[in-house]
Amino acid sequence: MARKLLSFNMERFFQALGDATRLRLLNLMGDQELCVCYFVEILNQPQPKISRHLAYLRRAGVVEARREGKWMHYRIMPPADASAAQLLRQTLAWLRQDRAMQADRARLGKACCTPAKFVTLQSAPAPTTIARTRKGQ
Amino acid sequence: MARKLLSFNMERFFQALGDATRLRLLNLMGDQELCVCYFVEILNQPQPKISRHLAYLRRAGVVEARREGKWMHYRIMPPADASAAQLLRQTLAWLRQDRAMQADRARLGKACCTPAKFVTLQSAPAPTTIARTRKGQ
DNA sequence: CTTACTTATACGCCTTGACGAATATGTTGG
DNA sequence: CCAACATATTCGTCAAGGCGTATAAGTAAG
Repeated sequence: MARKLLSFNMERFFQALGDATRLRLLNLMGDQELCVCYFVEILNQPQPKISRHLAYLRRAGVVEARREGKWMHYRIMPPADASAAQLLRQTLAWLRQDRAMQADRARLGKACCTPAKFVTLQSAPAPTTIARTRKGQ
Repeated sequence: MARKLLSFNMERFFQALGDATRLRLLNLMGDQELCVCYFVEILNQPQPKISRHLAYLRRAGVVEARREGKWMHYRIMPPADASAAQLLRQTLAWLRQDRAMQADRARLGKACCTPAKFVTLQSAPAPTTIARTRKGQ
């Protein structure tokens, strides 16, 4: 019974959002595509952990990845289902008004100009359009 | 680090939505208050399972309960946070357009008129305003 | 107080998934 | 091919949570 209850997999969709680290990742991706090394730098957490969560988000159909040489860029993939897409946008808007999330975004803005791990990030591809505005400030 | 990342507990909020049974419960409550015995009847699942999921939703701050004699009525509690409230409404709207969810609601409409477990449901308090329209049909 | 009834909780079992640590995969350059 | 680098996956461990079964707790009536 109820083997495939839902058209778009809502259950998995919400499960994907039910983790603080993944919400932080989505918040950072809100604006644009981001390279993995930025997530690691900004959230200051072990790289395997970041990768695992990104993989989870990808399996859930929330983000998609693009390879560029050694680097992997992740960005939010709006669901085909219109309601789901709106729900995701809404969630991102919600994240945007959260203090801690704003702090993450601020750190991202900074990292683009004065990376802490300079050796690491100076060679990394810059986020696509992050420096454009200062929403996270 | 990040001990209380979010003002409203978004993480738990989404976790609460990340289960098919709980989504079905919320969908049934969408309109109005409902007695536990209806959930059991409509979803055709063991009562302890229903109660456990309702308790989970309550702990997550998504629903609230009201006792009326032997019966417990559950209804959706809109979060204080405005964004969260809108997100929840949006989710319910999404559920409303799902086939399987519509079927559940249709069964609820039927149960009010011709309950299968007649002995059980005939004495149970009727849903508040379910029979008003026939959305789930 | 006892019974019947409705709902909630406890228990044991099992699956999912989060974590750190180690290692594998994939890419670029020599 | 080898080394360096960026990212992904595996492994072992552990906690959260889902389930069925049994039982407890709360209520109304006799």
